[in-house]
Amino acid sequence: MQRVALVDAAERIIAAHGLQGLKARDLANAVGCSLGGVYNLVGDLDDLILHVASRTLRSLNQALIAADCSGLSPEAQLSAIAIAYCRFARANRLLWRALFEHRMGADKTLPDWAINDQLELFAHVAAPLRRLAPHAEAESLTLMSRTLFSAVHGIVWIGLDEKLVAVPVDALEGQIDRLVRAACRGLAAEEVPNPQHAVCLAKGRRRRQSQPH
Amino acid sequence: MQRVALVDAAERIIAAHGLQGLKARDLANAVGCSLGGVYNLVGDLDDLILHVASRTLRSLNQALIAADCSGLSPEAQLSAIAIAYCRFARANRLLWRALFEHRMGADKTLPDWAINDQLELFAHVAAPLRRLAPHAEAESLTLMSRTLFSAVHGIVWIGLDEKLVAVPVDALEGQIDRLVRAACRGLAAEEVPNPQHAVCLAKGRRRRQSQPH
DNA sequence: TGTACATCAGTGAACGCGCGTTCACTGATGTAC
DNA sequence: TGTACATCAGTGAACGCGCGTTCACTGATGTAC
Repeated sequence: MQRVALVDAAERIIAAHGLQGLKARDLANAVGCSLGGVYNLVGDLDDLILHVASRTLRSLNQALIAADCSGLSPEAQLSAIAIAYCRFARANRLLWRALFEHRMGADKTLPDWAINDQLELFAHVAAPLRRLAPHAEAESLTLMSRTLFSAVHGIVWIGLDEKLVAVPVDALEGQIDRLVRAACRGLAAEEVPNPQHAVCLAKGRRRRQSQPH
Repeated sequence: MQRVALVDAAERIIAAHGLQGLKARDLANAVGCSLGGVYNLVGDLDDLILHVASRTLRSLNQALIAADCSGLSPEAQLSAIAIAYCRFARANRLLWRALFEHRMGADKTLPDWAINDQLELFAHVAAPLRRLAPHAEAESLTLMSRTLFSAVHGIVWIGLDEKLVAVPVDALEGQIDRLVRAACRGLAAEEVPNPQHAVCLAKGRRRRQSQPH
């Protein structure tokens, strides 16, 4: 019996029933071994989930690479990446949700390879952003990548959740496109401002950041 | 023994230990009654959680009202509301998280009063948006309110989660301000476009929306 | 004032279920002589 | 070829814990006569 078969099975179960649908007994059943056998191949279920998550991140990464035609304008490129994120999430809903729902047992920490998988994703956002705002500082770009990612992620998450009052699924891609492009237009305006405007903006931002929460 | 004491206790426990830290036995302990006594006051724990959630939504609503000085420009107003949302989330982290983490048992559905609590929040976003884009259709505005809300929510959620690669907590308010204002500038540009641009945008959006996922 | 009875909030031991993890054991396979 | 022994993946019953919910019972309080 191979560990990879176990990861396969875990992936199938999570895709079908969600992270909380993953039970050691079903897993044993699915790969055709005994309950105890599972623990010969894998330390515990957290381990296994981490491997599934790593796969999901990698295939998400592939999906974003496929969408990332660098011939486009930065806005179009960012929009395409964001929409690809949305599609990936729809097509792999429960696996994608599992990425964010899973928390490790309090003691153990995330292994390095899992962290790297995450960081790679931001490269897709950072590159077009750099083209959009070539004069921005590196730190500002990093922050903006993360902000934009979180924003799009939030739209998709709530949209696919369908629990709360959300953007309807059919309107998701259109709205993501709208927001990303609007943000790009706004950021471009921030980039080439008239001098007064720039000073005023910077001041406002600095004041706001240093306020006590 | 009063039901309100139970809701108080539940609120305290969730605020201190999170939604999954809420146990019937601790609850009984906290209000000083027996385990069985809890079920004399409340149908089940889902019930109780719903009451806590309702309180949280109401106090969030109050926080947004307090931040909503209608004297400002629409962009400033939207930014102020978004930042107020962020502050509320930080100040009431676990109660706020509980709003989104809780899912009812499969059979029961959300009562009407709980849904209303949610809808009220969008009014805060919709009003300034209407001022920003006075010519937009009602449906477009509704969609944009939800999109903007989800986007800001996403930034705050991932930011306060601190698990994934996120916007650092200290930079949150600045980044939210930046994104909201950028989006506003972009939307305003969408609102008063030159004719060709408008046609092109509308087409692109329509095409994109009607694509099979 | 006293007695009998009804009511009902409050009790907590026990039920029942789910489920991750363990461990003494099995039996097939390989190795030594 | 045959025998004795070692190894080790694989087994599944059992452990242990957590926890929501129930229900037969208690005892204080109120009511009727």
